[in-house]
Amino acid sequence: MSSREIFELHADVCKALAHPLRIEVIDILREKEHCFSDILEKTGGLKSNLSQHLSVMTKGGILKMRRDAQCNYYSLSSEKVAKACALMREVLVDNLKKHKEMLKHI
Amino acid sequence: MSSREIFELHADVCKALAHPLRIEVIDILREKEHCFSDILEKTGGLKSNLSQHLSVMTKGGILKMRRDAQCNYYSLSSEKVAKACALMREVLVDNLKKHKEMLKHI
DNA sequence: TTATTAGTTTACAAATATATGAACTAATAA
DNA sequence: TTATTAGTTCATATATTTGTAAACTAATAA
Repeated sequence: MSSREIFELHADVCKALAHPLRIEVIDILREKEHCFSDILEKTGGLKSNLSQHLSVMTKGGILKMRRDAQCNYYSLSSEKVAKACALMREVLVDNLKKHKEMLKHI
Repeated sequence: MSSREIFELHADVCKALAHPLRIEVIDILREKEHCFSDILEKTGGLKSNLSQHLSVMTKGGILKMRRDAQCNYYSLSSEKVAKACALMREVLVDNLKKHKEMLKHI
């Protein structure tokens, strides 16, 4: 497998994270699995839209899905997803703080 | 700041990671800063394209830029970016391994 | 059998991201 | 002053992603 192919697959995993609704879903699934309708209730919006985003995340390899008698359960494929997401959140918070500091000193 | 706004900003940071060329740039900058022309030499392609991708990454807050007499130096804004990127790479590698195992048992 | 539940899939329009090449800018060199 | 270097910015065509609504599917209930 060429490094170009690795970069492409790696970017696909990162893309699975790169949408506000998908970030919200990761937040919801952080400590435990949830079924589709619970996620929908928490995020709001159309079920078709949520279903498509969950599909992007599952194909990207950051979510797992488990079919149950009455509903479909989604969970993070790995603890690493939550950790990476938390690190990116820290990068955001650090930048917001830096920005605020800069404004204060003007 | 509403949680919706946080999710949007958080997604912007993640988007800054979500492209093969940008993943390659993070790999290049992992241990030390590089100037624009060195990055261009390593990645290939058009300078205008690289410049725009570096701009996306800088605006997203994952890169810093430092202007020098003869060239512009780029570096990761934080060690956290490299860590998050490495975690996502691990998620990819774990998934590829799982997939390979599944194929072996068919 | 027919209806209901719990989603998924499809079709498509609108929005966004990307690649390319040309034009531009700022700093230094000749 | 006129080049040259080292990029950045702009214009634009293409490609990809996203949101919406309707149609579909599978499993259970009446």
